[in-house]
Amino acid sequence: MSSDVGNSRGNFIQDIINADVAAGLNGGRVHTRFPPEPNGWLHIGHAVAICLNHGLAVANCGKFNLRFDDTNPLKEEQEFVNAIIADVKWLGADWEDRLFFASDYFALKYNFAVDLIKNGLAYVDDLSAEEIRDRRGTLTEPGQDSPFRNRTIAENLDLFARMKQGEFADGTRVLRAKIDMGSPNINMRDPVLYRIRHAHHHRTGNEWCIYPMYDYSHPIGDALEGITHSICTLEYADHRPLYDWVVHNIGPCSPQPGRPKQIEFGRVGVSHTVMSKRKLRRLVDEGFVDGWDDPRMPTIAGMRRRGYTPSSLRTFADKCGVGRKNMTAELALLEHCIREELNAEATRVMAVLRPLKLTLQNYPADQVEWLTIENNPENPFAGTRQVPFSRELCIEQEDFMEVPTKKFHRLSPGGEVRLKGAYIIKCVEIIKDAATGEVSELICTYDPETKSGGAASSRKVKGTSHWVSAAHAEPIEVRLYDTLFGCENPEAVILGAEFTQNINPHSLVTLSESVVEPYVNQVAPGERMQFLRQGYFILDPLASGGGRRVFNRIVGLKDSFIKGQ
RNA sequence: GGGGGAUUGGUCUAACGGUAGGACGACUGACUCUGGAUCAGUUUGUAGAGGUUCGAAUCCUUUAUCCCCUGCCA
Repeated sequence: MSSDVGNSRGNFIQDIINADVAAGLNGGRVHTRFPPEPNGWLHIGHAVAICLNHGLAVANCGKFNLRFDDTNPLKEEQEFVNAIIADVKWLGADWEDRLFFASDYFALKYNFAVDLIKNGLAYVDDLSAEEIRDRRGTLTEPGQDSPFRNRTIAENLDLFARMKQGEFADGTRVLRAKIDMGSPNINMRDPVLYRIRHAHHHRTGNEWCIYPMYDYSHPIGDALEGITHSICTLEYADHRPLYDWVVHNIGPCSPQPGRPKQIEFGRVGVSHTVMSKRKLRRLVDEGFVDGWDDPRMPTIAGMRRRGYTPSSLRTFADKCGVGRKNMTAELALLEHCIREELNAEATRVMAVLRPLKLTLQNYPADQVEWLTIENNPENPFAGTRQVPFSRELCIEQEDFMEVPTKKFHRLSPGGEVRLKGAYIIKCVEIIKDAATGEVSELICTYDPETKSGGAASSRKVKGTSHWVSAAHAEPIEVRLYDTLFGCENPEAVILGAEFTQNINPHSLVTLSESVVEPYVNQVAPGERMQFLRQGYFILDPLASGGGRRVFNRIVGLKDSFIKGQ
């Protein structure tokens, strides 16, 4: 994975790693992990976290694990496990043979909990959830000890074993850490370690009816796997003392030397979209998009379908950097990353999205020339291709203006334009639809002396238009995607308003009359290319098939003409 | 007088007591058989106030603002 992340400077986590390695901590090892809960789809923010963790491991000759945090059987499903595995793999973060589940360690975690009890560090509490809440205190007031806090070790051991045996109903008892109900940090006020849940787990089935809580489970998973740097988001900073408490009190438990440490970083968001699972779910459930992998969604699956490459996402993650504050990157940065990559690699193809018929009066009716056009001016090694040219052509409707504005460089009555890779033409007549009055066809003449690459081809005209030979035009469907939301921060709404009110009604424009040169016949599903002057497109493998070809616009080209209007 | 975190141009990020730099965006111009790309240039910043120091984005004090925390969620 390409990455600046691992450079010895420029990122506070790498600084910490450098210091740890220099101090000989963990035997000099670096081992990170990505710990998703399989209860939803991954989004661009997760992608950044994956790249961070994996990039740090690679940059420091370390290892990277994928571990599912599946400690809550009520919310987690195998379907999400599969989707997340596919996403992480696609991104290029390689966990090799280290795919783990928090549930892999349920038995070990149980044994550690028994040890905690034996050491007087945990107790079974009979209080209800509500009673526990009432005694937890508030942000400004300390909590009160539970009346069950000082049970004997023997009684705790017995009760905890019976919790495991399934003797008690959900919610009737929990195992709590015995720390400090007076702590100013609420997480340290005797946090719940285990709760009773008679529920089916996607991996352990009905083997367990007690399940560990995140704060207890996560540090143990890290310790067992020999994780050295447990990177998580900012909101867990308050949990770090508890993380350290668990790691300290279970003692070293990995065959490898060292103990994990938690490091928090600011999550990354992107402008013009929403990121919370709840909001993304609403977009799907309420039909604003076609599903979790809709190309307008900021999910990894959506972006993959949209046409983003894994490397463009990795570049984006690198350019975002890492800090200790939550940030929102501009969508423009993301778009820059994919444009930069595709500009260097994508084959240029001529597609006419909204066709306007154009006839060359003085061009032989039965003649077809196969013109040679470069595949990518950025890359001479990309070679050339043959494109058919004939009397009847299609050009872009927007490349003709009956009454041209001052800065318009393309066809207008009596005006000239260069047809890309072909001839300079002149518009001599406009044919309008009798009913609508709209321009339906242009009659032009071509100048045979101006053939591209020819001896007299050096004459200059103001503009160049792309085109497709009508007789050779291949029909395609084009989906022009724009931002799902019209504003930078869709969540910023006045009180009582919904973020969905900021949805951009034009986020998807479908064109079914578009045409493209015959090159399309050799394009494989999933292949990306540039439609000259329009943007970068991908042949959508999911939407295409059965003779139907659907192209998604990944991102448009920058256009200083539109901006100047 | 609860705890934790943060504050560098429009956005992100670097500078670790020694010239505030980079990226993206924006704007100019050049060039162009893609109004793309490329090239050249311009623009905007250390939240405020004190202090320490020869010298402060950096250390200290203080103010302000923003984010997170009272799940048997993660």
